[in-house]
Amino acid sequence: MNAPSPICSADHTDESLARAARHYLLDGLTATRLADLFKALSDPTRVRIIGLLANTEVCVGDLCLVLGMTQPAVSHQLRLLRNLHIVRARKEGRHVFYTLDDNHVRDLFEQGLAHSRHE
Amino acid sequence: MNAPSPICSADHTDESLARAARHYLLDGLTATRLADLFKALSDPTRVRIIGLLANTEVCVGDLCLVLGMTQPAVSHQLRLLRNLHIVRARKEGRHVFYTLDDNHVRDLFEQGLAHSRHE
DNA sequence: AAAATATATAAGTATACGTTTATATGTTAG
DNA sequence: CTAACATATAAACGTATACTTATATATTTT
Repeated sequence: MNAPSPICSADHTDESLARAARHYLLDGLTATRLADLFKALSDPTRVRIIGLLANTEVCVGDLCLVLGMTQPAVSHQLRLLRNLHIVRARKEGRHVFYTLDDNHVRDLFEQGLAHSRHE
Repeated sequence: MNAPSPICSADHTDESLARAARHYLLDGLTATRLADLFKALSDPTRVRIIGLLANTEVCVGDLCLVLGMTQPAVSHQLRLLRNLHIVRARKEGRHVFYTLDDNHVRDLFEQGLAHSRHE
Protein backbone atom coordinates (compact mmCIF):
# COMPACT_ATOMS: atom_id res chain seq x y z
CA MET A 1 0.00 0.00 0.00
CA ASN A 2 0.91 3.63 -0.12
CA ALA A 3 1.69 6.06 2.70
CA PRO A 4 1.75 9.85 2.34
CA SER A 5 5.54 10.17 2.49
CA PRO A 6 6.42 12.64 5.25
CA ILE A 7 9.70 13.56 3.54
CA CYS A 8 13.15 13.00 4.91
CA SER A 9 14.10 15.72 7.43
CA ALA A 10 16.96 13.34 7.91
CA ASP A 11 19.01 13.75 11.02
CA HIS A 12 22.09 12.79 9.06
CA THR A 13 23.84 14.40 11.98
CA ASP A 14 21.51 17.26 11.09
CA GLU A 15 24.37 19.48 10.06
CA SER A 16 23.90 19.53 6.33
CA LEU A 17 20.29 20.65 6.37
CA ALA A 18 20.51 23.31 9.06
CA ARG A 19 23.72 24.88 7.84
CA ALA A 20 22.86 24.78 4.19
CA ALA A 21 19.46 26.29 4.84
CA ARG A 22 20.67 29.03 7.13
CA HIS A 23 23.66 30.20 5.19
CA TYR A 24 23.40 29.23 1.57
CA LEU A 25 19.75 29.33 0.52
CA LEU A 26 19.03 32.30 -1.72
CA ASP A 27 15.91 34.29 -0.87
CA GLY A 28 13.16 34.46 -3.45
CA LEU A 29 14.01 37.87 -4.84
CA THR A 30 17.70 37.15 -5.25
CA ALA A 31 17.00 33.80 -6.87
CA THR A 32 14.56 35.35 -9.31
CA ARG A 33 16.88 38.17 -10.26
CA LEU A 34 19.79 35.82 -10.75
CA ALA A 35 17.67 33.45 -12.82
CA ASP A 36 16.48 36.36 -14.96
CA LEU A 37 20.05 37.38 -15.63
CA PHE A 38 20.90 33.91 -16.87
CA LYS A 39 17.63 33.68 -18.76
CA ALA A 40 18.82 36.53 -20.94
CA LEU A 41 21.57 34.21 -22.15
CA SER A 42 19.46 31.07 -22.35
CA ASP A 43 18.39 31.33 -25.98
CA PRO A 44 20.57 30.64 -29.05
CA THR A 45 19.43 33.75 -30.88
CA ARG A 46 20.14 36.03 -27.93
CA VAL A 47 23.50 34.41 -27.31
CA ARG A 48 24.46 35.04 -30.90
CA ILE A 49 23.30 38.64 -30.72
CA ILE A 50 25.25 39.20 -27.53
CA GLY A 51 28.30 37.57 -29.04
CA LEU A 52 28.17 39.94 -32.00
CA LEU A 53 27.54 43.03 -29.92
CA ALA A 54 30.29 42.08 -27.52
CA ASN A 55 32.74 43.05 -30.23
CA THR A 56 31.04 45.44 -32.58
CA GLU A 57 28.21 47.89 -32.85
CA VAL A 58 25.65 46.47 -35.27
CA CYS A 59 22.40 47.85 -36.68
CA VAL A 60 19.16 45.88 -36.77
CA GLY A 61 19.19 45.18 -40.48
CA ASP A 62 22.69 43.76 -40.33
CA LEU A 63 21.74 41.58 -37.43
CA CYS A 64 18.87 40.18 -39.49
CA LEU A 65 21.18 39.44 -42.40
CA VAL A 66 23.91 37.86 -40.34
CA LEU A 67 21.53 35.79 -38.26
CA GLY A 68 19.35 34.88 -41.24
CA MET A 69 16.21 35.79 -39.34
CA THR A 70 13.19 37.98 -39.98
CA GLN A 71 13.32 41.56 -38.75
CA PRO A 72 10.47 41.28 -36.21
CA ALA A 73 12.05 38.19 -34.71
CA VAL A 74 15.30 40.06 -34.17
CA SER A 75 13.60 43.21 -32.91
CA HIS A 76 11.64 41.10 -30.46
CA GLN A 77 14.82 39.77 -28.87
CA LEU A 78 16.44 43.19 -28.94
CA ARG A 79 13.53 44.68 -27.05
CA LEU A 80 13.80 41.91 -24.50
CA LEU A 81 17.51 42.60 -24.02
CA ARG A 82 16.83 46.33 -23.94
CA ASN A 83 14.31 45.96 -21.14
CA LEU A 84 16.89 44.04 -19.14
CA HIS A 85 19.43 46.84 -19.70
CA ILE A 86 21.75 44.38 -21.38
CA VAL A 87 21.72 46.19 -24.69
CA ARG A 88 21.61 49.86 -25.64
CA ALA A 89 20.18 51.49 -28.78
CA ARG A 90 21.71 54.46 -30.60
CA LYS A 91 19.59 56.01 -33.31
CA GLU A 92 21.34 57.41 -36.37
CA GLY A 93 19.14 58.49 -39.23
CA ARG A 94 16.79 55.65 -39.96
CA HIS A 95 19.14 53.05 -38.58
CA VAL A 96 19.33 51.93 -34.98
CA PHE A 97 22.66 50.64 -33.79
CA TYR A 98 22.91 48.32 -30.83
CA THR A 99 25.74 47.76 -28.40
CA LEU A 100 26.14 45.94 -25.14
CA ASP A 101 25.10 48.12 -22.22
CA ASP A 102 26.28 45.79 -19.50
CA ASN A 103 29.80 44.50 -19.04
CA HIS A 104 28.63 41.92 -16.54
CA VAL A 105 26.86 40.10 -19.33
CA ARG A 106 29.90 40.22 -21.56
CA ASP A 107 31.92 38.61 -18.77
CA LEU A 108 29.34 35.88 -18.27
CA PHE A 109 29.12 35.29 -22.00
CA GLU A 110 32.85 34.90 -22.38
CA GLN A 111 33.25 32.71 -19.35
CA GLY A 112 30.36 30.52 -20.43
CA LEU A 113 31.74 30.25 -23.93
CA ALA A 114 35.18 29.29 -22.68
CA HIS A 115 33.69 26.62 -20.47
CA SER A 116 31.28 25.20 -23.01
CA ARG A 117 34.09 24.84 -25.53
CA HIS A 118 36.50 22.59 -23.67
CA GLU A 119 34.20 19.88 -22.40
CA MET B 1 1.55 52.26 -49.23
CA ASN B 2 3.76 49.45 -48.13
CA ALA B 3 6.93 48.08 -49.67
CA PRO B 4 8.44 44.68 -48.80
CA SER B 5 11.37 46.09 -46.83
CA PRO B 6 14.54 44.61 -48.36
CA ILE B 7 16.43 44.98 -45.06
CA CYS B 8 19.42 47.17 -44.51
CA SER B 9 22.63 45.46 -45.76
CA ALA B 10 23.93 48.91 -45.01
CA ASP B 11 27.18 49.90 -46.53
CA HIS B 12 27.99 51.87 -43.44
CA THR B 13 31.51 51.57 -44.74
CA ASP B 14 30.60 47.86 -44.80
CA GLU B 15 33.12 47.02 -42.10
CA SER B 16 30.85 46.26 -39.20
CA LEU B 17 28.72 43.68 -40.97
CA ALA B 18 31.44 41.78 -42.74
CA ARG B 19 33.85 41.63 -39.85
CA ALA B 20 31.25 40.85 -37.24
CA ALA B 21 29.78 38.11 -39.37
CA ARG B 22 33.05 36.51 -40.29
CA HIS B 23 34.74 36.55 -36.94
CA TYR B 24 32.24 36.81 -34.14
CA LEU B 25 29.07 34.99 -35.14
CA LEU B 26 28.67 31.75 -33.23
CA ASP B 27 27.71 28.74 -35.30
CA GLY B 28 24.42 27.04 -34.54
CA LEU B 29 25.79 24.20 -32.48
CA THR B 30 27.97 26.41 -30.30
CA ALA B 31 25.15 28.88 -29.74
CA THR B 32 22.76 26.11 -28.77
CA ARG B 33 25.20 24.49 -26.38
CA LEU B 34 26.05 27.79 -24.75
CA ALA B 35 22.38 28.70 -24.44
CA ASP B 36 21.67 25.31 -22.87
CA LEU B 37 24.38 25.89 -20.31
CA PHE B 38 22.83 29.19 -19.28
CA LYS B 39 19.36 27.70 -19.41
CA ALA B 40 20.34 25.41 -16.59
CA LEU B 41 20.69 28.52 -14.45
CA SER B 42 17.68 30.35 -15.78
CA ASP B 43 15.11 29.15 -13.26
CA PRO B 44 14.81 30.31 -9.61
CA THR B 45 14.39 26.80 -8.27
CA ARG B 46 17.45 25.49 -10.10
CA VAL B 47 19.52 28.48 -9.07
CA ARG B 48 18.62 27.86 -5.46
CA ILE B 49 19.45 24.18 -5.74
CA ILE B 50 22.79 24.95 -7.34
CA GLY B 51 23.51 27.55 -4.67
CA LEU B 52 22.91 24.98 -1.97
CA LEU B 53 24.89 22.22 -3.64
CA ALA B 54 27.75 24.60 -4.35
CA ASN B 55 28.56 24.43 -0.66
CA THR B 56 27.11 21.24 0.75
CA GLU B 57 25.97 17.78 -0.19
CA VAL B 58 22.21 17.61 0.32
CA CYS B 59 19.68 14.78 -0.02
CA VAL B 60 16.42 15.12 -1.90
CA GLY B 61 14.19 15.24 1.16
CA ASP B 62 16.21 18.03 2.69
CA LEU B 63 16.08 19.99 -0.53
CA CYS B 64 12.29 19.69 -0.48
CA LEU B 65 12.14 20.97 3.10
CA VAL B 66 14.53 23.84 2.59
CA LEU B 67 12.96 24.93 -0.68
CA GLY B 68 9.41 24.38 0.56
CA MET B 69 8.51 22.48 -2.57
CA THR B 70 6.92 19.15 -3.35
CA GLN B 71 9.20 16.16 -3.85
CA PRO B 72 8.32 15.52 -7.52
CA ALA B 73 8.94 19.16 -8.36
CA VAL B 74 12.41 18.97 -6.84
CA SER B 75 13.20 15.58 -8.38
CA HIS B 76 12.15 16.92 -11.75
CA GLN B 77 14.70 19.72 -11.60
CA LEU B 78 17.34 17.38 -10.25
CA ARG B 79 16.86 15.05 -13.17
CA LEU B 80 17.19 17.96 -15.54
CA LEU B 81 20.44 19.04 -13.90
CA ARG B 82 21.63 15.43 -13.84
CA ASN B 83 21.08 15.05 -17.57
CA LEU B 84 23.17 18.15 -18.15
CA HIS B 85 25.97 16.69 -15.98
CA ILE B 86 25.72 19.66 -13.67
CA VAL B 87 24.74 17.59 -10.68
CA ARG B 88 25.77 14.15 -9.47
CA ALA B 89 23.80 11.66 -7.37
CA ARG B 90 25.25 9.41 -4.67
CA LYS B 91 22.96 6.73 -3.31
CA GLU B 92 23.24 5.84 0.35
CA GLY B 93 20.59 3.52 1.72
CA ARG B 94 17.25 4.94 0.71
CA HIS B 95 18.57 8.48 0.51
CA VAL B 96 20.10 10.05 -2.56
CA PHE B 97 22.62 12.80 -1.97
CA TYR B 98 23.33 15.37 -4.62
CA THR B 99 26.43 17.43 -5.24
CA LEU B 100 27.64 19.68 -8.02
CA ASP B 101 29.35 17.68 -10.73
CA ASP B 102 30.62 20.63 -12.69
CA ASN B 103 32.88 23.38 -11.42
CA HIS B 104 32.19 25.51 -14.47
CA VAL B 105 28.65 25.96 -13.29
CA ARG B 106 29.75 26.90 -9.80
CA ASP B 107 31.96 29.59 -11.31
CA LEU B 108 29.14 30.95 -13.43
CA PHE B 109 26.77 30.87 -10.49
CA GLU B 110 29.13 32.82 -8.27
CA GLN B 111 30.04 35.34 -10.91
CA GLY B 112 26.40 35.88 -11.80
CA LEU B 113 25.47 36.26 -8.16
CA ALA B 114 28.21 38.79 -7.54
CA HIS B 115 27.10 40.80 -10.54
CA SER B 116 23.39 40.66 -9.83
CA ARG B 117 23.97 41.87 -6.29
CA HIS B 118 25.70 45.17 -6.91
CA GLU B 119 23.45 46.73 -9.50
C1' DA C 1 3.99 65.56 -50.73
C1' DA C 2 4.57 60.74 -51.94
C1' DA C 3 7.21 56.61 -52.06
C1' DA C 4 10.73 53.83 -50.11
C1' DT C 5 13.50 52.33 -46.26
C1' DA C 6 14.50 50.93 -41.31
C1' DT C 7 12.69 49.65 -37.17
C1' DA C 8 9.05 48.85 -33.70
C1' DT C 9 4.86 46.93 -32.04
C1' DA C 10 0.62 43.82 -31.84
C1' DA C 11 -1.87 39.72 -32.29
C1' DG C 12 -1.81 34.85 -33.20
C1' DT C 13 0.23 30.27 -32.94
C1' DA C 14 2.92 26.51 -31.61
C1' DT C 15 6.04 24.71 -28.53
C1' DA C 16 8.69 24.42 -24.23
C1' DC C 17 8.60 24.07 -19.47
C1' DG C 18 7.57 24.13 -14.26
C1' DT C 19 4.40 22.30 -11.15
C1' DT C 20 0.78 19.23 -9.57
C1' DT C 21 -1.40 14.76 -8.95
C1' DA C 22 -0.88 9.98 -9.22
C1' DT C 23 1.83 5.95 -9.36
C1' DA C 24 6.08 3.07 -9.60
C1' DT C 25 10.60 1.49 -7.81
C1' DG C 26 13.76 0.44 -4.34
C1' DT C 27 15.25 0.25 0.54
C1' DT C 28 14.81 -0.26 5.49
C1' DA C 29 12.12 -1.56 9.70
C1' DG C 30 9.02 -4.53 12.32
C1' DC D 1 6.96 -10.79 4.38
C1' DT D 2 4.60 -6.68 5.02
C1' DA D 3 4.42 -1.86 6.03
C1' DA D 4 6.66 2.56 5.95
C1' DC D 5 9.87 5.57 3.85
C1' DA D 6 12.76 7.98 0.11
C1' DT D 7 13.04 8.90 -4.48
C1' DA D 8 11.86 8.49 -9.43
C1' DT D 9 8.81 8.63 -13.22
C1' DA D 10 4.38 9.65 -15.95
C1' DA D 11 0.54 12.15 -17.32
C1' DA D 12 -1.96 16.40 -17.20
C1' DC D 13 -2.38 21.33 -16.93
C1' DG D 14 -1.34 26.10 -17.17
C1' DT D 15 1.80 29.56 -18.38
C1' DA D 16 5.74 31.57 -20.69
C1' DT D 17 7.98 32.46 -24.90
C1' DA D 18 10.05 32.46 -29.76
C1' DC D 19 8.63 33.17 -34.12
C1' DT D 20 5.26 34.56 -37.88
C1' DT D 21 2.13 37.60 -40.11
C1' DA D 22 0.28 41.79 -40.20
C1' DT D 23 0.57 46.83 -39.34
C1' DA D 24 2.41 51.24 -37.32
C1' DT D 25 6.00 54.84 -36.79
C1' DA D 26 9.84 57.48 -38.23
C1' DT D 27 13.28 58.96 -41.52
C1' DT D 28 15.13 59.67 -46.01
C1' DT D 29 14.76 60.24 -50.96
C1' DT D 30 12.70 61.89 -55.13
